[in-house]
Amino acid sequence: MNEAGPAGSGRREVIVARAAELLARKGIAGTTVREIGEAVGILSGSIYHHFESKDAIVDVLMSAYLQELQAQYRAVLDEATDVSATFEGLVHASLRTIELHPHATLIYQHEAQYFRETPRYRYVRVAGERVRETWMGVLETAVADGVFRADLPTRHLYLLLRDGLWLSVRWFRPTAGYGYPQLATDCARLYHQAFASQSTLRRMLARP
Amino acid sequence: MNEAGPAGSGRREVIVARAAELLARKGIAGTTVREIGEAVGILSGSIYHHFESKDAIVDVLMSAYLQELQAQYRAVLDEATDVSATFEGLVHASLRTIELHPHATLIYQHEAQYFRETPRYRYVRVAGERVRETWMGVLETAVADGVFRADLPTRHLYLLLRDGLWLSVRWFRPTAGYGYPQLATDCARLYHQAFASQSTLRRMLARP
DNA sequence: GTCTATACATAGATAGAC
DNA sequence: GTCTATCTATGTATAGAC
Repeated sequence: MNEAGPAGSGRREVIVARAAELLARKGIAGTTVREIGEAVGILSGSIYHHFESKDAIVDVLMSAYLQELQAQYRAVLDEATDVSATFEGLVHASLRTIELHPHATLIYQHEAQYFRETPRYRYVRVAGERVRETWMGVLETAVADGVFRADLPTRHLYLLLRDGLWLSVRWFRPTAGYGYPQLATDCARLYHQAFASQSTLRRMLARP
Repeated sequence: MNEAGPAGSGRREVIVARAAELLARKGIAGTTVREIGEAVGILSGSIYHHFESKDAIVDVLMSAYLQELQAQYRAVLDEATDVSATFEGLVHASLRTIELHPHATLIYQHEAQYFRETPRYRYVRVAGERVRETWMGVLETAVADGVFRADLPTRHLYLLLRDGLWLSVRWFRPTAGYGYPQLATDCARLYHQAFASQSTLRRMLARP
């Protein structure tokens, strides 16, 4: 029983949650199943009653993360209006996902190479591709509309934003007055100005 | 003999070079001394004739990297003119260092947590502090002079730039017509516009 | 400077008692 | 569902022959 309990209460969920912290801090290769067991309060052998391997834990973690990210992006695209609003929406959606899954975000960022080289994690790479396509679609539309600059490779715009945005999980610590929504607003402002075309800049200066 | 040979020709240098590739791709914990030996063409035991441990190899690698970075930044600061030129100079210096030490850059970025938690690598953290101080000094001067925007935390400006810039090593592949110097010029333009104050933006639009 | 051989510790994973 | 016990593989590191 207890199989249909609320998310986070089952033994499996506790294991995944504790493992997430360790995996984010020490990396996948640097985290042992024994450590995960210790963090949960059971012996390493007992972990294998719930998961068939260390990578199986990572699977649960990353799948939930990538599904959440996809859902967040989908919601933004479904109620898309103009391209600037969509851009801003994606920034907010990304930071919301980071706030919900900080450990998974860090693991995803730091183990990208491992995920790429390991057949088992093909779905991670596929999800990453989809994220890239989503962003590039929005950015290319903005460039085509003359809203964003065309003097730099659009791909560079995406990659510089991506790493700046996602790696904020390494340094940002929300406080009472300044949380992830505020950070998202600030990031959207910063990158919007960074990416703005000359005509957009003129419009921004005309009515701030 | 051969101890005073040109850098890169000695056995030690070859080991460090091959190890750098592996450590960058698989992480420190994910790379074994056996693999390093294989990459060099000797058995793992022989590695210990040259280095007392795996971490000792990382030390040589990171020390050379951080010294190079410091020298590059020093050169920029020594011939500093106005704050915009210094900012641009630091961007170019950073990407020059990435070009010279791509593997060390990746290791530094991905193993930051490990370096922070391991007493042996105190010097890495100290060097990182100095880099931060260098950038923050320039950015805060620019903000004080009204050149850069003051509506976002200056620390955020630095961190978003840092991660975007340094992580370019994960995706940028130089070609004949577009190498690191070109990327540096583009990044400097992008972040300069991102960080520009309203008055700077007005000046930029007046004379492009 | 490298190899052979190996000590020793720790890793992932399994089997069966409770 | 957890523990005890353990197998097996692999890791770091060392000693001594060549």
